[in-house]
Amino acid sequence: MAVKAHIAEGGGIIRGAEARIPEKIVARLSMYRRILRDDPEGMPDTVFSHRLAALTGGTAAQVRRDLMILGVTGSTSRGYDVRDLLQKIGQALDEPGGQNACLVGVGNLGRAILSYFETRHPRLTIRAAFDIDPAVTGRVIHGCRCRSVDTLEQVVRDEGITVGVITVPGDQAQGVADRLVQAGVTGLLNFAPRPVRAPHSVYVEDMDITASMEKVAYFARRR
Amino acid sequence: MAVKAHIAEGGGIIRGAEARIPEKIVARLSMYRRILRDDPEGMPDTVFSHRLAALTGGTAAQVRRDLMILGVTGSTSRGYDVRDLLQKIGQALDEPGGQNACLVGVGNLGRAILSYFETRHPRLTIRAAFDIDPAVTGRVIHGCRCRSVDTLEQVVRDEGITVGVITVPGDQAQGVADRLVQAGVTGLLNFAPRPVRAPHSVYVEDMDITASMEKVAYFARRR
DNA sequence: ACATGTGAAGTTATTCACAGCC
DNA sequence: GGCTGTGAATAACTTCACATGT
Repeated sequence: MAVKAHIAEGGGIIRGAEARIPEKIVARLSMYRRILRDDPEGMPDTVFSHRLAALTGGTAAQVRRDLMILGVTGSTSRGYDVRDLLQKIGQALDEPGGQNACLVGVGNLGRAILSYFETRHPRLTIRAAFDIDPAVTGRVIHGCRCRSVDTLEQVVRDEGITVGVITVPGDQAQGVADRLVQAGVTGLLNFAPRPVRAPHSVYVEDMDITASMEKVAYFARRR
Repeated sequence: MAVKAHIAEGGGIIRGAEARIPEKIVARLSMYRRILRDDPEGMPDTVFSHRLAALTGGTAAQVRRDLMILGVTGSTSRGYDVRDLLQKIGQALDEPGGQNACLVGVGNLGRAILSYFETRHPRLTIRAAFDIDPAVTGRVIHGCRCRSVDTLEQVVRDEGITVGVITVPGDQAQGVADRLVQAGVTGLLNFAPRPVRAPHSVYVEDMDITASMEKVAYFARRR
């Protein structure tokens, strides 16, 4: 059960938290962490793979695989030590100095996301929100100060923001994305019903709600 | 370039729109359709794979693969006929008689989704929204009538609703999911920050916004 | 020249299944 | 008995590369 070494593209050897973790696994690790923290019966001391699987809708084997790449190791009689697990997940996912994000478009969707992040994530904080509507700029919504989009470049640079969340109407999404990238953001989470393009150096995740809806409708019929 | 037949798990032969299409491809087909309909320069007559790829952030080869399974066939000089393409996508994704959905939780997120669907999708309609707050029940929000959750089972049955969208706080998500399933829904789209469980006969998609955010933050660092 | 259609290859993700341990 | 750790098998998804058609 030694810590497994992974071979990186370059040929170099990288261990544990240093290795690049596949997308889906990153998402699940984030989920495991939240599930454990939010457990209604208080955070347990230890957890079995099949319990985590049941809580997250996966399989026990998948959970074990995911945890394997972190180098966490469980006991056959007690499962995984939750404290250790959380520490290893944090080590893998979090930037030690923390990361800053901003959100553009303080409509219903933007407000919903701001409220999700109001209970401050220690290592990932939404530092600013931007809108064009003077009715919201200047206000503090869900604990986040809203400013005019005119100040976007300035604020992104000053606050060291590396992640941008786009919750504007579809026809403005690409323009906002371009400005965010120009200002130095390297990750984009786009909720507009239209994919955005960015240079290869920027990671883009499009959350297409309409497409998800149609996907669910499609598979809802095939069961 | 004959229409390819697909072999189903059972061993039977299934053609074109009858075959079960993989998840990611369903999502992209939905995206292609919306992109073509919403083209700012008006809907083109024909489109090349590389143009669709640029618009959706994929590759030309991937677009061709996706379209291949629909049995659409393009011309080497003009690309794909958009009318034909849309018709084939509809045939693959849409239930001919239409499908009905409902949404539970008319907060900021729920309202955002209702407004996305206000411009009525012909084949997938949100027929009802539910909430516990008497301030919203009885009102029409973004074209959708809001009712008390007490009437959920009744309305789901009466309106023939097969898809449920969950936009309630995390601690109520599982309870809502159970009630929807009990009432006969076979597809769930869950936005609560906690995965929901359902029987195998129900298709569940969890859209974990927090996990997506952490995923973007993670990959934003590694570029 | 340039685009499609598609085997073949490559990559990533999931599941199986079982040895070893408590 | 039930659980972890993991090689091996399988499945899902993407890219390559090129024959073919215009």
